[in-house]
Amino acid sequence: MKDLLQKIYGTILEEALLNEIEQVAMLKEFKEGDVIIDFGDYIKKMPLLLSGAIKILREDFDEGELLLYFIEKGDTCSMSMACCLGDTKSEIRAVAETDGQVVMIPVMYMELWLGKYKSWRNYVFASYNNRLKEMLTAIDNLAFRNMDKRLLNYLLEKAKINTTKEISTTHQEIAYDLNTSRVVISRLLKALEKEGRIKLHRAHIELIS
Amino acid sequence: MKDLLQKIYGTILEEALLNEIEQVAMLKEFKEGDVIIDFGDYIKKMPLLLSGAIKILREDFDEGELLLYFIEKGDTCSMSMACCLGDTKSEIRAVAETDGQVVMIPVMYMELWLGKYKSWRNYVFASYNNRLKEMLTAIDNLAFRNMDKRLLNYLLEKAKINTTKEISTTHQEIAYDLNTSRVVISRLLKALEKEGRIKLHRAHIELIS
DNA sequence: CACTTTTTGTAACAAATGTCACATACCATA
DNA sequence: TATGGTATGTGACATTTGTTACAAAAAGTG
Repeated sequence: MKDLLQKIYGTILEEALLNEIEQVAMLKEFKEGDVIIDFGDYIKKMPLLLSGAIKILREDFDEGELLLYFIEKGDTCSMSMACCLGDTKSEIRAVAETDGQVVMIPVMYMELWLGKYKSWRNYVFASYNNRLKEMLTAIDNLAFRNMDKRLLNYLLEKAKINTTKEISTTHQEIAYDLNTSRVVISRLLKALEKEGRIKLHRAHIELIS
Repeated sequence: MKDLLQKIYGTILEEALLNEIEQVAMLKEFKEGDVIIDFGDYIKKMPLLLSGAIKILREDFDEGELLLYFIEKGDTCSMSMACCLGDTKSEIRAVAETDGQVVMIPVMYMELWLGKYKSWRNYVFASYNNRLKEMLTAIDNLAFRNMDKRLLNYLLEKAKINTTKEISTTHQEIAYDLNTSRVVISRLLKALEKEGRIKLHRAHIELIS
């Protein structure tokens, strides 16, 4: 664990802090599809992502769902921090997009370190800021773009996260993430294919760049 | 200024900090309609709202606009903090909803105090969390509700902020805030009136509760 | 291979929102 | 009170998105 921490966080967090982290943190492995945090969970630990990717979803009371953003190695989930510090239930769901590893840090340390380490403060604020920005991007997409643009963005994001041009997912999955219906997605994907931007296969979409 | 600060922030910030604030902060008055922060501005001061209300808008490149949320006395604008700390341009526009007053705190103090005062840290984090929550609410509205619901929420919010059931605004203004067209708003308002939820007058809407 | 399940394609239609055109009402003020 | 600007009302129609229903293709399984 030390090695990974060092490699990913070595440049932004000071040595002494890394040692503390190593002492109190718990390593947790996850597999693609695992629900890491669910809507309504109480969060008592703050996650630092070491490897893999996680998607963050917002859920509506009557079964709607919407992808907010992805987080990658070196990121943390600000929404979790928010819950930790505010001692409230989780407002989001976190689902593993790929296999990966996180270290979990008990809240009391994360608070303690805020006073103790400037690098920690900087990291925490930087994370908040990243998340705010991604929320703004999500809002931009919802407010200003039609579904076809949103779909294309989604595919590009997903390709980036998985570092591949081959996206393995079904139309239904996409529809869940974008909070629309499968038929709509099939229709728009077909249009994108006709434009020559993608190639469709069963449970698998190929991006053409 | 000391009195107002004491009254609004006295319960959450410690005495010593209030004194420091008084020393370095600048009081700024604003009038309804004033653009307090504009898209692309560099922010070098953090605003603490003493009185009045401010609306925070997101803007799209090709002229679209969307109301994100309102802030009231005792609030600060996390988006501004984000800009301060990240030293980036403003991603939002802040427009005075009513007359009011803010104190502006130079960034260097706000950073200094993060290490020095626990109450300041708590306040700053609480603000971030509030803003994240309001962004989530904005996303919920966009993703899960139709325009009629959004419009009704908007009217209720606006009434709450101005502590009145008489809303002074034009259909066009509402259309800007909700990023739609005036015709759509007129149509939906007329429907709300037929349902007996509101009464329409020229440049003025009356909520019936 | 026969059968089932999952995934995709597509038509037909409904509902929500956007757009254009123009009429009418209200207000200010010369 | 005549006039011009601003605000609202409304019909007609386009576009986008949502819904239902059903067929066909692909993959999995005994």
